Amino acid sequence: MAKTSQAAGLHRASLTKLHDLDAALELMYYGWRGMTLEADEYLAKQGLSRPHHRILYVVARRPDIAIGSLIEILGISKQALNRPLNLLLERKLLTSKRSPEQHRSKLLRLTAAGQRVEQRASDHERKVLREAFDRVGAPGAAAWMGVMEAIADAN
Amino acid sequence: MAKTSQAAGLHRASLTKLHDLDAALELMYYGWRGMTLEADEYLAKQGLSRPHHRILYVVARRPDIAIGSLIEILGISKQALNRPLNLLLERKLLTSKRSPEQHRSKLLRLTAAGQRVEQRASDHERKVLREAFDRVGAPGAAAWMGVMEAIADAN
DNA sequence: CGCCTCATGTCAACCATGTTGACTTCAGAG
DNA sequence: CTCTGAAGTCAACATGGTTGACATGAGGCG
Repeated sequence: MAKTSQAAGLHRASLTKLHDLDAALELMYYGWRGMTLEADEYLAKQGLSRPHHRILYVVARRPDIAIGSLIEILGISKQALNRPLNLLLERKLLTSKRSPEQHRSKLLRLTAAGQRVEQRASDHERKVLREAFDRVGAPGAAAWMGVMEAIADAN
Repeated sequence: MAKTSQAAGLHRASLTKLHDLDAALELMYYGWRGMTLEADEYLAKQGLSRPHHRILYVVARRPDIAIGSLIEILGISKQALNRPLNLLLERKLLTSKRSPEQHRSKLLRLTAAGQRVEQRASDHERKVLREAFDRVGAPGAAAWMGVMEAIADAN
């Protein structure tokens, strides 16, 4: 047992805090990991990963989205989108069809199977959030959202 | 201008919310991006990236750490650590030396230059957090920490 | 009809970050 | 001198990105 390999857990290392915000900084890191861990495990079991989930997530919330718009939202190149997208089409988690009038673009939509996978993966993430929110109550949750909005819009 | 390429910004896409926690879920995503964006840009200018920063961050808070411990904390394989670590040593941002009595392991330490880079990169991240905390006040910040701890320890 | 444009698709080369597995080297312990 | 533990190194591979170049398919229009 050379490798410690609690692997997934990766206990929040207790490092000396050089600055008062170091704890918050590390919490952001471990928070992201904590939220996505179970979802990633579920996705891996389906032979999928984070990029696939991101596609499913967006298409679920923008049915009939065109590929170009998807590229914009995901912020990756069309070549980078290509492989995961084709996998999802092959697996019939997504369908694409030309729109009736706007024939130039293809419209993406989730199949029932795709909805199921998207929902289960996202559920894992939402479950973590829900439990955390439950622990601190509605005011705490609202405060969290306020801080995260400020951080997200920092740029 | 085929590509929209607000690149770094990647405006928080306004997606239809299918669940009440979707907003929180997306905030975690964009929060992480928001916190790390400027730091990553700074690191890129130095020819470094996130893994290098993680090494520097840990070594800064655990001077004289052995390589094996660093591997454990970072949660990656020794081969994965190898390249970024060697780059940092070549660039003289880190030093390694055998310990006086425990000659088997090498101890890592930041050089003055290494400290500078670590500090500047982390400062970018702390700045984002500080501004967000300032906007919501101490109670909001405390609530945020509480939620993040619950999320981080979900596993 | 022929041509232009736009959205999409595809191919190739490349890079960074990670993985396993196998092997070497160095240094102290016995 | 041999064993062991920490570290270093080499090779093969997977994944998720990048650019650049080029092909295809469908309207728009002169």
